Formats: sequence, structure tokens, C-alpha cells
Amino acid sequence: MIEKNYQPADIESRMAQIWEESGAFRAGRPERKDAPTFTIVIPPPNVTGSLHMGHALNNTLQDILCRFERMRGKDVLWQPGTDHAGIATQMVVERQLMERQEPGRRDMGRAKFLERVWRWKAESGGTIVNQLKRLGASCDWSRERFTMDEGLSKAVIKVFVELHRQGLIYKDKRLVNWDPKLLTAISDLEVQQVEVKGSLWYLRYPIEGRQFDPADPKTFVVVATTRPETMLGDTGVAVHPEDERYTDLVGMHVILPLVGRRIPIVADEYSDPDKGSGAVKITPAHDFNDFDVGNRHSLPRINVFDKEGRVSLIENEDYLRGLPEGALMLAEELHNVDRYAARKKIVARLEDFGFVEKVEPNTHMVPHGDRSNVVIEPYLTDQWYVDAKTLAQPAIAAVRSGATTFVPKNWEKTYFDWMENIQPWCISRQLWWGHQIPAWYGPDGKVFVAETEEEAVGNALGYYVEQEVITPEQGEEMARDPAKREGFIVRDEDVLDTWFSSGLWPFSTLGWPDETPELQRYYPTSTLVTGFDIIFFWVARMMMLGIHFMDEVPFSTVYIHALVRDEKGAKMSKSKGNVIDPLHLVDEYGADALRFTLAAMAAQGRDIKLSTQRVEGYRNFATKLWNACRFAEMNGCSLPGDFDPTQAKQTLNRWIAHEASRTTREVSEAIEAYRFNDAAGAIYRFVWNVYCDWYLELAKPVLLGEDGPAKAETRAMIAWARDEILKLLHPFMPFITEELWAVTAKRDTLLVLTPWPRKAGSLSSEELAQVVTTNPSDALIPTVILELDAGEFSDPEAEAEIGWVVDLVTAIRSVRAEMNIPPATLTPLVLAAASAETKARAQRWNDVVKRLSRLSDISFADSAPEGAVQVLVRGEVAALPLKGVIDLAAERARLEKEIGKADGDIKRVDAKLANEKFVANAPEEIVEEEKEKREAALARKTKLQEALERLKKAS
RNA sequence: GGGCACGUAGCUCAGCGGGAGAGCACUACCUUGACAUGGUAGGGGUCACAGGUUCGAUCCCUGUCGUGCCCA
Repeated sequence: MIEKNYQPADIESRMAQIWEESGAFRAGRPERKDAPTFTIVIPPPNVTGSLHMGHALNNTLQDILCRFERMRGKDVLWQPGTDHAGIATQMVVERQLMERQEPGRRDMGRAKFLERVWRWKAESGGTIVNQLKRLGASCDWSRERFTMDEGLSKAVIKVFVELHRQGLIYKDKRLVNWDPKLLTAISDLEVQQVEVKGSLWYLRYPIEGRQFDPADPKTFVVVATTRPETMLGDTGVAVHPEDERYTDLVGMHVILPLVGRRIPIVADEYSDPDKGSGAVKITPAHDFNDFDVGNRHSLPRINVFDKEGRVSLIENEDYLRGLPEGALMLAEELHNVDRYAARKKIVARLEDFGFVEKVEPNTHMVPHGDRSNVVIEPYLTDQWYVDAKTLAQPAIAAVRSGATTFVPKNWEKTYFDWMENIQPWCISRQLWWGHQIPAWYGPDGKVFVAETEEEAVGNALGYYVEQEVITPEQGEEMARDPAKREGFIVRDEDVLDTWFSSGLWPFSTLGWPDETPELQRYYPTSTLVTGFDIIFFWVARMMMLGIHFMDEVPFSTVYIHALVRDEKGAKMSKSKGNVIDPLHLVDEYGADALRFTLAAMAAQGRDIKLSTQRVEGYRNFATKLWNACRFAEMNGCSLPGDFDPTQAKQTLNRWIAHEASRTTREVSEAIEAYRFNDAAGAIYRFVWNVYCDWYLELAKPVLLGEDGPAKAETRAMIAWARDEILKLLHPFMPFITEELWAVTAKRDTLLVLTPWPRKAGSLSSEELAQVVTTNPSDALIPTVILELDAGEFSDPEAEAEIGWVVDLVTAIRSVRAEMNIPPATLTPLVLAAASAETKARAQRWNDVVKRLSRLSDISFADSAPEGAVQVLVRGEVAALPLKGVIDLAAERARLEKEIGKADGDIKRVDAKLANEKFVANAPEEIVEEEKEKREAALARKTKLQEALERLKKAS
């Protein structure tokens, strides 16, 4: 017996275990070895992470696709795993060390620290995986991977070495985004532009050879800057070549205030005559644009900061070169001063000497590190780069040709825009946690890139012997004895950007570089499901690296879903405190309710504003389903093995088969098209508004009546439709459906492996029975089910008849409510001038209509009795003789209003039909439709007027 | 500054060439034998604004205003 109340928590913990033990989520189940594959690689969450709403949405959608395709008989691989998340994880462990007042990372050294991170990973890394399981994610957990696993690391090394060999990875000294807090370079994508209110300083740079006089503009050039402290590293002033104000000055020099350096005035189109003064100071070592200008005019680059963003001038040869002696005083004063403190000091000094013309408030974009949240410093260092431009070309072509498509399509534009303007990808990070770069340096700094240290040593020794740096004998000795070569070559300390390894995810998880059967079978994957925020970070890189190393796109479809926001539409963030924890919702309403909410709200192209009320509503939906199944059980509904819904005799039963079939089609087509909200809406409507509201209600009299073929058939059909519901709903609400599947009948298989509803009637009853009873764990699921489209059973006659019943009941209820007839009052119903068909129907549905409309009796007459309330049902009059009970004036008003409505309709249509152009131009069927509308409205009006006449007689 | 969305019921959102729908909220009634996490009925919208295309525009086009996001 099904319990009265549905308790998600009980079911969910139990069910997760049952699925796990059954191996239902395993890819490559033997009975599906000939089935088509369906593969999704999970966007690997950070090991440090815990489940947030974005994960919940992302994984719910993936799970819907996987469960759907699994039920359709495919060999599904949902590849799970986690990402080592370089900076994030290192920060977490460092913070932990600090909290526990243990020695910091640098104190304990690299090896010890890494050991600590691994230990931390072993203890806490499983959190998010467990949370995904609670959500019901049907990943093949036996195949879980981690980006720093041995196999995946091997792939990373191999990719690095090969790209290097191909010249697509190189080391370069150029400006990078330097994070002065985390002390590492980061990629462009990890930089967030933040609007900051600052100032624009107008500085006077004295022209060489003219006596500086603050009052005489001829003696200086004014440059505008938002970063006055970088003036220490200025090596030029740029003006626009067509800016006539400055034409005479080009080629001359200015003397850098305070510093005394002599720097040229150059003409360059970079400077914007309309901005500031039109002249701009050039600091090639601390600004990306200035770097380019410097290159064009061969200006020196002077780095004036250290790694932590402090001014560094003492022993700074680049800075001191060619400076007059007095300059050192300034250097001493500013040395080791933080860049912002230095700004104040410098501005104060400049003011003292009249070098500041004015200061304007200025709002501008300032780059910040997305992890550290400090201002990023463009910084001149050696880093490793990927030639993204070259790799991007085939990745662009693949989307252009349709080998990979984006859903919704408009994201392709975003992808193209970025890919076509892609910059070299800085992949080295000055961190410890990550894949250490497989590059070794010889004594003279020469780089040896190799897959292993042995190989690098071999190459290096060979090279240095050849260069006669060491003798062949020394070389051999060093090759033999590691102690002898200690320190001769040293490995690059840096690690790779996390996204470098996640970019390989679609094939590294399948065993690449080994030619594994999995790689053969599951690559390329089917669909990638992800948020738009990582199109650049991840999707683009997978496309580039996947195509380069596998010669095939990594996935054929990229489904981009929305962002989950709070109910006011704000982005959820810890600092705003508006984060809704999905696990709290799971605790309170159940995983199924949360999943269904997310699916129902996942309309393409719009963000999700999540409200708990909505979740509560879908929890209620689960309860509704639960009770419908309970009702079926209480009425002894079960499905005989040979039951064929298309052969049902009862109109009501044929009707629900018809509706179920339509719903199957709607749900299937919607999921196929990634219209999750439509799919959820279709099944929701079917369960609640069709199955519960009408089918079960209409079936009650039969169930309460005497045993017989009709009752037997109805019981079977209730069970059949219930099973169809459980199947259709399973991808959305896996827990409750699996539970109900188990408790409503004796089953041979779990719902998770049960075939998706097929076209009703397409299999013989023997075949149907066989499919139903086949145990997928040890037998073949007939491949035929893959060929079948979802339901095409249709019965318009049944639809018309049940439609009439529904309309009649609704009309009576409505008028009763309007006339304030208490529910306890049973009234008679008279069908006036009913057609033979109506009479027959009324007799067939006598019990039901009486019950649902609270009638005492149904009879027929040529015309409605005097003083009766009259309503139109499908063109015929249904009358409730309520003389004395009803308010005649109110009823008269009601009828007049109805007549007015009908009149309005007629007028509207008449106007249309009178328009010659409409009749001439509109499609024939539309004109026909309009004519029919007019007929119907006219008939309605006539009947209503008759009704009104009769009412008047009574009063 | 460039790009992409979005302005539809009180709220959250579907719809998209032929006089507009859902959920929640609201109002009234109902402890009717699955379900009060329920049932029945009801109110509520010049589909942001202005032009244009069309026989016909909430839907297509242009512009305006407003909101959000991405990139400089």
C-alpha cells in the first residue's frame, strides 16, 4: 500500500543506492553494444567547489538528456569528473594553513605543499560529487576522472610537447596580466574590467631646451593620464600625426619631470586628439597599448615595479640608464613603496614643482584579477604562450560548416567574434598546484621540452656536448649518474593554466593518447551542455585542441543555457548574500521538485529567476502524482501483460490513450529540440489537467460500478497511462518516478532502463509484452524501439465525445457558481432539442455528468423550461430549471452580456469579410475559418436570444 | 563606443502573422472516499512607445525610451 504522504528524503537516499548497485548508469552495457551511443562530458566542477544553482541547472539538463536517451535504448556515457582548479585550490589550502597557523606554502616548500593539497583533495574533493549524486545525476561514476590523474596528466604533457614541436607553443617576453597578490600571470579571460571612479591627471612635461615655466604653455607638453605613478617608466610622448597643435613638436624631446630622463615626442595614431590633451605619455612596460606604440617607435621598456606592485628603482639598470645624478634621490624615496602610495607621493612632488596642470574626476575601466580581486598590473615577463590564432582557424571553420552547432544559434556569433580576434593564450602560471611545464633549462638558459626528464636530459647533454660546453666523457658520466648532473638542467617551475587540461577533457577522459576502445566508441561526443560564461574559457579551447589532436570536433551540439539569478534578477553572489543553496531546496522540497523547476524555467535565451514558490509548486505536483498512483492502487488498477491500449473499447479509455500518445510526442520532440520548458510543461499538463482532473474523475463511476469488461479495461488503462506518465516524467523527476514504478507493480526492471514510450500500437501485443518484461541487464533491448517515433495513436471521435462531456460539466459548474447555487444543492438538467448524438452521449455519461456537475437528474425536452438558466454547450441548450432559486434579473443580465459578446464577434468578422482585400488576399482556409466563426457566433446569438425570450416569459 | 538579449496579468515567465496563455499571488465557495502539498469557479492585460510592411501585427522591419549582459 502506498503511504498517504510522499516523503522525498526517504526515497532519494534509497534510490541513489539502488541505481548505483544496479549499474544502470554504466556506459557500455553489453546488451547495448550495437546500440548508437550518446555521450556527454560533464563540465568538470572545481574540486574545491560545492554545488551551486548553476551546477544544479547544468547537471539537471544533462541528466534529462542522458536519462531520455538511455530510455530510448542508446548506449549512454555521461562522463563525470572534477577539475584541479589551479589557483582556486591552491588558495583554499593556503587559507587553511593560515587559519591553522601552520607554516605557509613557501616555508614548507613545494613538495610538502603539494602533498598537503593532495591530502586536502582526498578529504574534501568528493563533496561536489556527492552533491551531484543527490541531485540524481546519472553519470557513469565508475569512470570518474580528475584533471590531474595520471592518465590525464600524460595527455597534458603530450599535448604540450607536440604543440611545442609544431611551433604552436612558444616562450615569449611580453606584457602579461600580472596579479600582484597571487604573484602569477593570468590570461586575458581571467581579467575582469571593473568601472572605477578615479582621476585624470594633466601633467606638464617640459620641452627640452626651453626654460620650463608653468605659466608659459610653449615650454611644455601636457599629457593626460589615469596612472601618474607609471611616469617613472615613461619612454616617450605620443601625439596624433594629424594633430596640428603638436606637428612642430614631433621629433623633439621632453625631459621627464622629477626623473630627468630625455624622451622623444613621436607621432602615432594611437593618441586620440579628442581625449585629454591629445598628447599621451608612453609607458611600454606597463600598458598594453603603450607596449605596441613603443614597439612601433623602438622606445625602451622600463619596468618600474616589482612582482608585488611596489616601485623598484634601486639597482634597476633600465631605469637608471642615462639619468642625471640627482635622480637617485627620488629613487631612494620611492623604492619599495606600493604603487598607490607612490602615486600620492609622485603627484605631490609634481604639484610642488608646477608640473600638474589640473586634475579631473574620471570614471574608467580598471582590470582586476577574477580570483584575487586586486588591480592587475601589465607586467613584462617571460611566459609560455599558445598560438591560439592558428588553432582557432579550424575551430571557426567547424562551426561555420555546421560540424558543431550552437543551441540557441545566436551564440555562434559570440563564438566567432571572439575566435576571430583571439590573442595568444598565456598558459604559464607561477603556481605550484597544477601540471608542471615539461621544459628544462640548461646552464645557458636554453630550453629543452620533452615528455620526461630522462628525455630532456638526453637532449640537453647531446646538445652541450655538441656545443663543446662539456666533453663527451662528462656527458656520458652525467647521463649515467643522476648525482653528477644535479643542477645541470633545471625544470621550469611554472604550471599550466587549468583550462589547458580541461581543454582536453572530451578525449583525455576517454584514454587519449592511448588508442582505447572508449576513445574509438565515444569520441566525438554528442552534446555539450554549459553556460555562456565559459564559452571562451572552455568551449573554444576544447574545439581548438579537440580538432587539432583528434581531427574531429569534440561535440556536435553545444547547448548553452541561461544563468540562474535570484528572484529579483540579480546575479547570485556570496558578497550580495543572495545565494540560494540548491541543497537546501533539495532538503526542503526534494531533488525532483528542484529539477523540475529548473527544467520548466529553462526557456532558451532567458535567464532564470528562481523563486522558492515555484519549487514549492512543483513539489505539490509530485504529491499530486503520488496520490494519483495511490488512487490507482486503491482501485486495483494493474496492467495485464497483453494489454494493448489501441484496442480499448471504452471511449474514455481511447481518449486517454489518444492524449497520452500526443503527450509522448510533445515531450519527445521538445527534449530533442532542447526545449526543456516545453517538455516539462507538456507532461505537467498531462498529469494534472488531463489525467487527474478529467480522466480519473470520469473513470470513477466505472470503478465504483459493477465488475465487468468496462471496469476491467478501465483499470488496465489507468495503470497503462500511469506507466506512460512515469516513463515520460522520469528524466525530469527520477526519484519519485522510480519509486512509484517499483511500488505500483511487480517489475522486472528499473524504470531508468525501461524503454521510452513507443508509438502505441506499433508492436504486436506479443512484442509489447516482450519489451515490457525484458530484463535489460541480461538480454537485448530490441533495437526496433530506436526506430519508432513517439506516439501517433489518435482517435478524434473519442476526443470529440469527451470534449463534449468536459464542456458540459464546465458550463454547468460555471453557471452554478455564478448563480450562487450551493454545492450541496442538486439540480436537474434538461437538454433542450438535443440531437440524437447528444442524447446518446448524455445517456452514456449520465452518471459522470451528474456526479461532476452535482445534478439530480438529466432529461430531454423540445425546449428549455420556463425560468430556467440556460447555457450553450457546443451549440445546444442545456437548461437548469431553477425557478424560484435563481435571481431572474441576474440571469437576464448574464444572458445579455453573452449576447453582447456574440454580437461583438459577429461584427468583427463581418468587418473582415466585407473587406475585399481580405477575401482576395488571405489564404482560403483563413477565410473559411472566419466564415465558420461567423456562423457559430450567429447560432450562439440566436440560441441566447431564444433563451432570453423564454426567461422574460417566466418573469 | 561595439555586440547580444529583453520590456506580455500584481509577480515570474510561455507564446509569435489570423482578436492572448501558464504557474504563483488574489477573491468566493467546498473537510464530495487519491490528494487541503487538494477541489470548483472568478477578477485581472490599448502584449513599452512611435512609425512602416501586410487584407490583417503582440508577433516581421525601422526608430525612440527603459532594463540586463558580454566585449573594448
